[in-house]
Amino acid sequence: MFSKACEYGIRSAIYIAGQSMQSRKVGLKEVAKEIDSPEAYTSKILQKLTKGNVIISEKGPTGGFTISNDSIKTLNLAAIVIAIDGDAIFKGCGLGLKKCNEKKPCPLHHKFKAVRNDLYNMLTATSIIELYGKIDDGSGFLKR
Amino acid sequence: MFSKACEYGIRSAIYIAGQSMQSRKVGLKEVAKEIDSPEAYTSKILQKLTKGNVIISEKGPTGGFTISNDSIKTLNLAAIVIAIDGDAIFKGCGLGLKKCNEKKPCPLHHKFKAVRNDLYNMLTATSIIELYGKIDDGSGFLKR
DNA sequence: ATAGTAATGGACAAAACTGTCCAATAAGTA
DNA sequence: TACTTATTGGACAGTTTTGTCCATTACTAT
Repeated sequence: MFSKACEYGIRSAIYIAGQSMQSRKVGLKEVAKEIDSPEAYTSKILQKLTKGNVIISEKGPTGGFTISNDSIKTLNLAAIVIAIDGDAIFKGCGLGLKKCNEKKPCPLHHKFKAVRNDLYNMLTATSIIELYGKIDDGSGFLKR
Repeated sequence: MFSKACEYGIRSAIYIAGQSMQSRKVGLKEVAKEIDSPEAYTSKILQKLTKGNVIISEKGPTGGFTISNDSIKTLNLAAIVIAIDGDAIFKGCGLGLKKCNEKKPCPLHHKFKAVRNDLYNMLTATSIIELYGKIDDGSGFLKR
């Protein structure tokens, strides 16, 4: 469903959010370790999240990644998916037809649109805080 | 959402089904032309559909691809997706965690499962005949 | 039987995605 | 200023997906 990069990205964001809520800045190594992902590749993904204004990065000693107090309250999964994979998953035709649209639809168009909208609504309605809550209370995990 | 191969596969199946309902056998070239797909690559995909018992292939002159009268009535999208992409899209964890399951879920598990089930139900409930019907009555298309 | 036709299967090539390495950059501290 | 630390960015390698080419196989018709 999501790309590997996007999966790592979501898991990273959840972890960083959890630490940010405790006012902790986290480094690349720590993130990669905590979500069990390849370090250098994770670095590229965090760069994307930084450029997409999902997370904040600071260089140098005492540097690391955080999520601002402002955005952490409203940050949801859709924003993260879009920052990494773009919005193709929410917009593209189910059968890969470029000319498919509401007026001239492919035969699967309306049914596909319905589940795609379900997916979009679910991602929009799912906050990072909510997801971190499940890690925090032990009813969810981020590794392996 | 689906792989390119799967998109071509679904479009091929819809076209072949339509022709089979009119007792017409269709060749690779015709399929590729009608759904606007690369011929040689489409060949590989039709081989997969053949091995997955979705379509029937016959060699030699007068050969080509068909769907049997029996299976055409019950054939749905889920069977085609599984024949080409496998069932990973219906089973995998949304965050890519191998150890994620009902008892030890990732934080997105239950919500993700819901939309994945919606997708599965939609694909199971969507017959190839229904899709071809939209081509036939002009309310849908398969090219570009 | 033979020639012609159409799918098959294997090898190969291009592109995208995933992953690694390292020098450069930016920032903090002494 | 010099040194250390951590992210950044560029080049590169491996793998998967997508796409191509061609000889072989199976079949039909003459």
